[in-house]
Amino acid sequence: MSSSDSDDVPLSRRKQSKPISSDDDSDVPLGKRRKTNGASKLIKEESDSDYGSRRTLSKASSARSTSSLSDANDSSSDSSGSDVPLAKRGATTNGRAKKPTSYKDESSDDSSSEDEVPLAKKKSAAPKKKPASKPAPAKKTNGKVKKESSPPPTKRKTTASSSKKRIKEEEDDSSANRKRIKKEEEEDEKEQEHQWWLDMENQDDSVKWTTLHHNGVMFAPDYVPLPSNIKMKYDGKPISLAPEVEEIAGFFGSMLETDHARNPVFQKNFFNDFRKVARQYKTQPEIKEFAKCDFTSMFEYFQEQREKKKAMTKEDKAKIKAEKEALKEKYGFATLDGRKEKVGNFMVEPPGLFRGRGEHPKTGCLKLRVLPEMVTLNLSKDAPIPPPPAGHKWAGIEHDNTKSWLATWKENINGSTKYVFLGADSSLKGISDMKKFELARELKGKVKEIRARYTAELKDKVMFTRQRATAVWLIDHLALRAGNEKGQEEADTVGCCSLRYEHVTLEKPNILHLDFLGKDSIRFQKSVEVDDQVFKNIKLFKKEPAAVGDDLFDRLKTSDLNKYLQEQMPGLTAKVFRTYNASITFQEQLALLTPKDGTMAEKLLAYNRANREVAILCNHQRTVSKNHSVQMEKIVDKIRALKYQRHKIKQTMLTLEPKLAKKRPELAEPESDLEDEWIEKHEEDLIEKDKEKARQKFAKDNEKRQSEKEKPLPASDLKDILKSLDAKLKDLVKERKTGKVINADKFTIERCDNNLLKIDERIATQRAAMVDKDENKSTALSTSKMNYIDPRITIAWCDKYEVPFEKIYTKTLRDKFKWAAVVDGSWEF
DNA sequence: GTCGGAACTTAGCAGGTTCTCG
DNA sequence: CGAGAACCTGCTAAGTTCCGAC
Repeated sequence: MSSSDSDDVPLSRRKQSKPISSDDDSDVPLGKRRKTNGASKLIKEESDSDYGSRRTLSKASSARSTSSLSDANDSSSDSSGSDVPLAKRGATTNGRAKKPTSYKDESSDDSSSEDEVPLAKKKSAAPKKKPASKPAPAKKTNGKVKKESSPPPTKRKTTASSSKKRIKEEEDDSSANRKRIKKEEEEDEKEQEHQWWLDMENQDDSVKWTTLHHNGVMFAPDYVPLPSNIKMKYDGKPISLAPEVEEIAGFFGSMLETDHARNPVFQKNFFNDFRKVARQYKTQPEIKEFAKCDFTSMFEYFQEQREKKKAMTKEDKAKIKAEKEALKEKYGFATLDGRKEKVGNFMVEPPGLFRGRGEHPKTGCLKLRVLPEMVTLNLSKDAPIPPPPAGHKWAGIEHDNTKSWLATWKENINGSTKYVFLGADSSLKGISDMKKFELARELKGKVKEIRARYTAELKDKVMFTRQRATAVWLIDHLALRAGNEKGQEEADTVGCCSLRYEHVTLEKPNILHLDFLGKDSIRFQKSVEVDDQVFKNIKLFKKEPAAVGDDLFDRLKTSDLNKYLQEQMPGLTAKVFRTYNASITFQEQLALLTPKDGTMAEKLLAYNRANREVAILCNHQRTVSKNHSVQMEKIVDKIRALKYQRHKIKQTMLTLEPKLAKKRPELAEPESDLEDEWIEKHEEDLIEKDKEKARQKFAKDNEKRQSEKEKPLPASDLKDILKSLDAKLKDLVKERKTGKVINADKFTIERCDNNLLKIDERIATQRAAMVDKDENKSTALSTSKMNYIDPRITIAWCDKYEVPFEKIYTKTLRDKFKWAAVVDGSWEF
């Protein structure tokens, strides 16, 4: 860790580059929300049963909000409460760190960490090394890549550390290694791909391309009727269906065991559409009642097919894969301004049943097959028009270079437009991604002013202005979405501007309880301490309409809000606050949580925690896996087992040296969370497991002997072992009663102490894993990682702490974020 | 200004693949 | 070395924002 010489204290780092944006302190007022404080990190969880109780307490998603409330209560002042979750963490600090010993000294031994990276992944790390052949200039300037300022001349930085790495690698010239490097370089050459991010000055927003070529889209395969013995039943009898009808029945049949298929609205919508089609084809007998339909044989058939697919031979699987590859080769790429770029989703959406989320009124409706006649293509005039499937025509051809879509069609359920775009790793997506983050960074510079203005306006005489200010306050502090109006035919979800009376409640001094369904019908349930004036305002807004169903901000629309924001900064809209707050929170948390001289695992843990803060801020949730509680229970049991071991060790020590009880009272203390009943059962289990093991070993040994034509072991061998285990169990029972360990003299105090240490460590590890797991059960980190956190923060951090970013970003994300790889450890959001 | 539609970003889920642990 | 957890990717639904027609 001697290499840490270059590392400054994370926090101080921020100050250093101040001059660039003079008021970059502007985020301080909010900063309080993120203060987190290292203190919470140190809290040790005492009881492991704690999990159990919390779980019962927190049934819904209330765990978070509960803690948020209590946080808010005892934190002295205006912390805005979004710091909610921070208190909970603790215990985890270094638990996990122990596991992967291989990272231990990443600075001196990169070959080991490098080797962990599969070849394919290396590619993106390679370019880093290349420029090292040039004299590495002091490029540490500060990697600000401002729109106007011209970007650094070289592709990638060379930090001291990475050149060190390189040298080391070159010394090691095993041929395999050389070959590998060569391969990397070849791929690199191939990838001399126009690094648009080095040339962002003269970007004209409106024009997306000069030439655009592609092969059109792929259509869903034609329907293949089921074998004739597979039929849905109606009213108890198998019924023959025209393929067109059967297909729809199959859509439902294949998802029989899902929540969708159990949802009455889904059933109703499906059945309506199904019946309509069945009637067209004059199905006999006429299908009239959903309750009389029986799809089980279809369902079973699909299940079977699934099994078969899984059990396919390697060759068959490879074949299928190759076929897929071929199609991808054809449709999966477009040529934009002469450069090959990936297409995102080149396959038009296949027919099926619409899986609307939440209480979507149209969920279950039949999504029709898209035909070429419905699809319009967009490409340049010089591009050959891809031939539509035989016997078909395209709906139209456009040559609009202000649009980035390659194909579009209208979907029949909601009448919305669907598109085929380029992939996330394409230049077009990359450019807009980078612009998004640059805009958020621009907000960083102006946010102080903006906050000052809306804070003042919280007291404005004009109700509209007041509503607007309050809304912006919420958006800024709670990372709410704008909240457009929604139609009757959609799920009832809201964002900031569409919040209604019933979504907010107020509690005495200044606590705001929010509870509503947001995007994707994900519940937003938080309780936060708010600005006094915000509290007053909401009270006021609630008084006026005073009825469930009324808008909280009855005079405010998202367009008003965005217009207001635009006035203060061009391009500023509500969603920019989400990006800004997510990224800045991440950067701050990361600086706070990263242990300077930690192990790789500790650093990664810090990263994930910072990531989790952001996910919580943005309310990114996922459904708790069905067996989460089972898994938790397992860990609790594991810990108990460890505690039992600890208990036995202590008992041994006291048996060896009873006097120790006075000198070291902790040895005599009973383990928490270990009840006699449990111990009894556990001991029985242990012995039973040993017996089972013995039996298996015996059987295996004999098998081996037989194959080697030796005499089998006598059955009495096994019996003896089993008997001795029975005896051991009896001993344990005795020990339980007397508190004395029978064979204690096989140990020494020293050995016991050693073992104690090890057990303690393992318990700590397990506890940490448990906390981590529980905190993560319903939080999805991926969305914020992919959409909200400026990748340059990550890259800079990786550089600074010598973490290979393969450990953080998957291949897909690395490709998506390749534009960000120009920064070094000094870069700041 | 209001409305609806187009275009693009953000989102969770399902299912496949890889990793990990017993 | 096999089961189950974790992770990853693809899919497509559900948002936001902008813009143009009335």
